Amino acid sequence: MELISKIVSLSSISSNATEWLTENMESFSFRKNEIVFKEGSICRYLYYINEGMIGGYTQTEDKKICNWLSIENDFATSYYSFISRKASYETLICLEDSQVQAISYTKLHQLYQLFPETERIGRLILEEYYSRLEERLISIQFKSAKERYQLLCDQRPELIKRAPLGLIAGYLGINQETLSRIRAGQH
Amino acid sequence: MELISKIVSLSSISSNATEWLTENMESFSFRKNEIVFKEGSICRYLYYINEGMIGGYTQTEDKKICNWLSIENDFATSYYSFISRKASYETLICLEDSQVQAISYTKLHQLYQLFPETERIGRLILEEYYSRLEERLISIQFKSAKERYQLLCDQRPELIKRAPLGLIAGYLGINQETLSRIRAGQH
DNA sequence: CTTATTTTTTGATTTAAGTCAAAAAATGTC
DNA sequence: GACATTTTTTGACTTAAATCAAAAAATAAG
Repeated sequence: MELISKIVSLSSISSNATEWLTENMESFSFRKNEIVFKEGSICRYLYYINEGMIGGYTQTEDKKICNWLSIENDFATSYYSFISRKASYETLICLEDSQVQAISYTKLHQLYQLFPETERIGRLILEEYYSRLEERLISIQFKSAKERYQLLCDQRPELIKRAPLGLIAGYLGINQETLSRIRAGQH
Repeated sequence: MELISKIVSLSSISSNATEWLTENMESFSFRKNEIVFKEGSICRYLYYINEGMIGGYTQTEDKKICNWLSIENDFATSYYSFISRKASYETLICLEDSQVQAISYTKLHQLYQLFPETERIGRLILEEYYSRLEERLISIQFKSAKERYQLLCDQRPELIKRAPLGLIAGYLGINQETLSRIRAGQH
């Protein structure tokens, strides 16, 4: 799905707004393992994945820990950084060859200014992501590693099929040996 | 601080909008231990605490686990439920005698319709809460119980002073015996 | 002030998940 | 296909935090 269709599905906007958005968004292609955005600076783009998979990870002393994974028809950005205009602690990487659309922070805010009805879009997208984040926090606080894995299998089976084990483990907040054991049914 | 001042500090809105909001918001007083909202139904109010403290907790088989704590000058609601219009899994309770202002979901959306510039407010409030939630998730995934406690002491010292240990423990995702030991310096 | 209730602390023990290390399997490259 | 690299699995062991149980301290109520 295209970004425009996604937006229209959230809230109807004027054709002028649609047109302006079409002219002001960008399209990118990334190869597998390409870095989309590197931690340390402010993440200035909101990406929308048309095809492929993108993940966000944090680099600790000794390893990379995956914070989130998104596939086609989903947004991807370092939300915290994009919103707060603070340096991001996470890197965005392509996990498959990907086609993405992107709108910069500046352009998005121009859109809000020019077409006030689009302000709603920003809120609706964020509401969706807030809900997901809260579900995840609750899951990590109250459920065991095995339960969290099973929940993810139910909710996002496509992700389980396509993402490597190490990244899924990071996303679930467990280490990869533990996830491997869960899969083997040892827990 | 009053809700209106908080809103104006986020984004300027027309005096008509301010007036409408003043007429359409409500004020409540709650005694300590009073239930503000009970889990199971949709949370229809966004509260703003003028004075006091409110917490959200989840009831599991055997105990109550605190999900969040808010004091004066902060919003309080079951965000997930308020946003998604789904039944809430959490109960809101007053932890001190409190003065709150509140706006219903319906009124808030009327506000958005009548004064499109206010749509921005909804987004900005949510952005703030999204950032906090993400920080918390990261903290719970990557930091030890002790580190999380110390972080909370730094970030929200007032909360540490006023909230009972059991609730702070829940908020941090650890159990109260463990928090008591952390405080005693046994870890 | 005295008693009841709630909250916090301390102790002993268990356990889920992490760590370290290495083998096995899968994938990529020439 | 053969070799190198990455990913996944398995094993032995450790550990942070949970659980269970009870005492101590603090707070509320009569």
